[in-house]
Amino acid sequence: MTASLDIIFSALADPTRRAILAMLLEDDMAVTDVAAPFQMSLAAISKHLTILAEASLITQEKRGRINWCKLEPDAMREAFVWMQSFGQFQLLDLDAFERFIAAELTGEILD
Amino acid sequence: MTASLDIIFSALADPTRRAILAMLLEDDMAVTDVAAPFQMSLAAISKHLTILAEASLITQEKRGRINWCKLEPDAMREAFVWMQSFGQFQLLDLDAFERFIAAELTGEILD
DNA sequence: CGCATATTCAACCAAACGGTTGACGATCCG
DNA sequence: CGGATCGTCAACCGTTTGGTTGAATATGCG
Repeated sequence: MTASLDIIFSALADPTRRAILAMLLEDDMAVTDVAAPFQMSLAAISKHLTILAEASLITQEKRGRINWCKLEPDAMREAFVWMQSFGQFQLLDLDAFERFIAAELTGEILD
Repeated sequence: MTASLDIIFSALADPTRRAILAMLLEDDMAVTDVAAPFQMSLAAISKHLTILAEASLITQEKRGRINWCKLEPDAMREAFVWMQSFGQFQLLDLDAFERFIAAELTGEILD
């Protein structure tokens, strides 16, 4: 269940949270290990993780004492898809693009 | 001059502001016309537009009484690019794709 | 000029945010 | 058992956010 764009974007709006997501790109991590590089308290990081989890950007799974944090790309994809409407970076219409290249190439070859 | 990801993402985190951006996809608009579909006051919309402008997601250009609002896709692209690091939804490498299609087509033609 | 239109400014408000500290509940381990 | 580790909860605090209203500032126009 992915969250709303409101929740996703506001979760992404904080640099600490973006840094956490980048760390989780490497591997799943325990809360304490996530917190290690930051100056702020463990409780603050725990809150950030809750916000990321509410945005479905991560999931948390408790095994023993350890609460494992795992990156969950689906929510980000949702935001990504919304953004595609804007500007020059739409996903390509591959078929159209292929026809275009084909026409271009055929022209060159026939020259 | 594009703004920081903090500013861009938090600008995108509000549904009113995302709706405004979607409207500006159609065409440039005056502040009053942007405000028309919304329940809230004109002043509130004016503030939202300021936030969008500070995020470089739009530009505003005053001509006479009218303050024209224009979508500015570069800032969104910045956020878009940041997101590419996460998950399976990277943009295509257009050059590589073109080479691929070219090779494919050339093959067909030489057959 | 004088009025209407377009937009921002300023003050205010309640709610949310991002952080702190200290206490608490689980779990592991000697 | 008892101590250490992992993590969250609760209360608190200052700042930011998203909205309001009313006044102020341009600009256009008859």
